[in-house]
Amino acid sequence: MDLENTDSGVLLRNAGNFEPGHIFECGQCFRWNAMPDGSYTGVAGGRALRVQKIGSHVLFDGTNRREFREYWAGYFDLGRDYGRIKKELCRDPVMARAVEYGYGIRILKQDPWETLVSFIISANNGIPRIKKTIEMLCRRYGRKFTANGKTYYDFPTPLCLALLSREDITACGCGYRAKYLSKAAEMVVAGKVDLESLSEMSTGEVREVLMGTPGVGPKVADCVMLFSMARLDAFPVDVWIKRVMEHYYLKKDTSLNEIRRHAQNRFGPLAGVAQQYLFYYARGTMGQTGA
DNA sequence: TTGCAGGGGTCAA
DNA sequence: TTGACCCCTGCA
Repeated sequence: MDLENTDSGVLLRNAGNFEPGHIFECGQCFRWNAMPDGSYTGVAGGRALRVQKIGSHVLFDGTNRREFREYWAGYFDLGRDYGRIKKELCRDPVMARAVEYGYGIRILKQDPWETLVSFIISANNGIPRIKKTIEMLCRRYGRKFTANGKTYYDFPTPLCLALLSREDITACGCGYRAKYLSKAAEMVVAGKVDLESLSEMSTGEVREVLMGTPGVGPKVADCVMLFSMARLDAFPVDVWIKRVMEHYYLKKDTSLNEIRRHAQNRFGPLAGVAQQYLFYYARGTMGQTGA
């Protein structure tokens, strides 16, 4: 890593395969917001950061070299060679186009608890409302902290959410998902779902554990594994992925399960990365009606 | 202005 | 396998 100190952050020089707009707009996270100058500001792991692409470099504003190495480098998956992944995926002609479109995507390694809650909220929901709900949960129940003179809020802990009344959670705009969040928090606090002890299990086994949590079906489980556990073989199938897979590969109406199996056969251990390129490509190029 | 369909799925029947 | 589900948004 070619790091350089700046006044208030670090500069990653010649950062290949890193485009903030692609990373933060490909559906994997909800707490990063675009600024008027094209940079993104977000909170993760109790820290706030501003990320800005400057030529071929990336500025990480609001951190230092030590914290960057200890936390953000892992968060942004900087240890992985996306050039090699893209080369592998691009042997498929459809993927070649999708990769060209979202060339700067990286899979974030987010906090499992935050990712679980966020994607329970995401079910049958739209992005603006998901972001609004998560922000309200954080503002009301997350730890408050300041950085660079600005106020930020961390994500509420499992215990905090477990102790809240159903009404308090609902008041954040969760709708009927409030009861899922409440139960999920109780299960995590009680140790019935241990998000930190899943690393020894196969992806299929982790999937089963996660799906034992209320509000977590196949899609949400796959999202949690892909976006917080570096399970790159997990392939979440939502309406956009269904659309793009049927249009370019399957050529017919196909069940969600079959789409996932097809993708995992086709892309193998990189299925999840392929999913992100395809999702971003579909969102950017396919209309509401598909094709 | 009001009404209605539809949204990055999951659950229960 | 199918309909209900919170609530916000876009559109007629």
